[in-house]
Amino acid sequence: MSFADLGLSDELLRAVEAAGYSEPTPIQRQAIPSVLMGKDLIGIAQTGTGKTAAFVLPMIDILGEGRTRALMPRSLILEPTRELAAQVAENFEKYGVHHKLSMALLIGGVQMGDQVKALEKGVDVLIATPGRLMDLFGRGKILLTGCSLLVIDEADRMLDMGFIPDIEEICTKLPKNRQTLLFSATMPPVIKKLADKFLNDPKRVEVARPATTNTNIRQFVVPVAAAKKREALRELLRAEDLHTAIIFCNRKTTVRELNKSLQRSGFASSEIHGDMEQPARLAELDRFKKGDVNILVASDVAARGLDIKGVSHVFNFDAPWHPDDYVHRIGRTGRAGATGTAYTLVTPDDAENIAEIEKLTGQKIERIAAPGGGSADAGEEAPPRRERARAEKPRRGEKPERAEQADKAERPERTAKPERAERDERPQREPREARPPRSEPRQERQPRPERQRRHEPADDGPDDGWNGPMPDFLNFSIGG
DNA sequence: AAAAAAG
Repeated sequence: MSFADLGLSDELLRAVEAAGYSEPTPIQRQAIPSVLMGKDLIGIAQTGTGKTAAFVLPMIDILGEGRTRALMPRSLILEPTRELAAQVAENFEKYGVHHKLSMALLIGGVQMGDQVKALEKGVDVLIATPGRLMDLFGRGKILLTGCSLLVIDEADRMLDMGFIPDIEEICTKLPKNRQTLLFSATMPPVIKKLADKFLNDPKRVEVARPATTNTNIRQFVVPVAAAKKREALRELLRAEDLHTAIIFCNRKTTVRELNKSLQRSGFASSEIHGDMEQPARLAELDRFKKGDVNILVASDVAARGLDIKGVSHVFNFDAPWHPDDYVHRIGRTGRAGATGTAYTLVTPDDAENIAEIEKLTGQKIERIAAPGGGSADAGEEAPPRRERARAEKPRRGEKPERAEQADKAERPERTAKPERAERDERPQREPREARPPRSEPRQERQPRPERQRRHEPADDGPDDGWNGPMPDFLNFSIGG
């Protein structure tokens, strides 16, 4: 089965081929023909599944049919975050190179001027976050009566963010007679109701939730004392064959501090979170995508939907509070058939969160020791890490492993530093390890982890989530 | 408890 079998135009097929895709994903196979026929659609899927192209491709052909310059926008795509909206816009540009379609990206955090200008010229596609769209609508800058095609993307996240009333209001401003596509990773009752209300006899397309069934992602939990988190993370970053990594933190302040700390330790990292100016957010993301840095420290603004090629690792510096977020975070790796690795640092306080995650995914996540010995649950005597990593024994009252372990068992032993036969096969960029910031002169060709490590205690700010009195065994590393 | 989205 190829893209040509789906009924797309030749121009579009050329663009798809130029983008390097030859075979449609399951959701694309199922969705594209029915969207082209003008049917409503409910797609249960996340972005890693090729969901975006599943609506962008047929939309381009539908809009390309009636090629009069639109005075009113003819279609609207709603996205929960600005980054996602920008990403969809990029997709339109990539696949629409042979079509003369115009679009406007309506997101907050940037000047309205250009957006208004684009609207005045007339556009075929609006790609918007709800806030800015409503704002512009309120100012009388947009007429939505010509929007006969609506896409509601990431509906469950819209729900999380409290956008459903906005979505409902926006829907009432669109013509009744229209085609509506709704995508969501999950189908909570509210979303179901929304679909019943605004969709007409939709085709339902469902693909497996990536993180719950995606065996491409090797997942590990690393028990660590709260005060040792940064150290453990650095050890992991050095021990792993890192291509690019996203490190998630629960708080924006943690994102900032951790990024600074990593940079001081010589890692090529940058950060993204919602307190940054929008242009900076996009710029940092771009630097990461282009490979100027290979580590991105992020808040949950980057947890969902972002599609960045070749992310080899996800680290949860903080265990996410909400189990859904875990699924989304680790879904940034192991995309499009690639393999990925996800490590979650877990302090004794986080034990409950991990239990929630395991309940949600129905998978037991393997515990391993932090490579540098900065590991271990407080108070518990830890066996030497080699053995501990090898020992497959369930810990902390876990239930015995289940049948699905069989397929994992084929993999090489899982330690924090997997001895990977495929290491040499890794193509493209050479793994970028800890390296000095560009502006500084390089002292040495070879990284010297041991030496760096000795300097690090000074790098560590007072945070580390440790506010109480220091146990004696830690005092050496805190300023004295 | 946090983050996100309109300023």
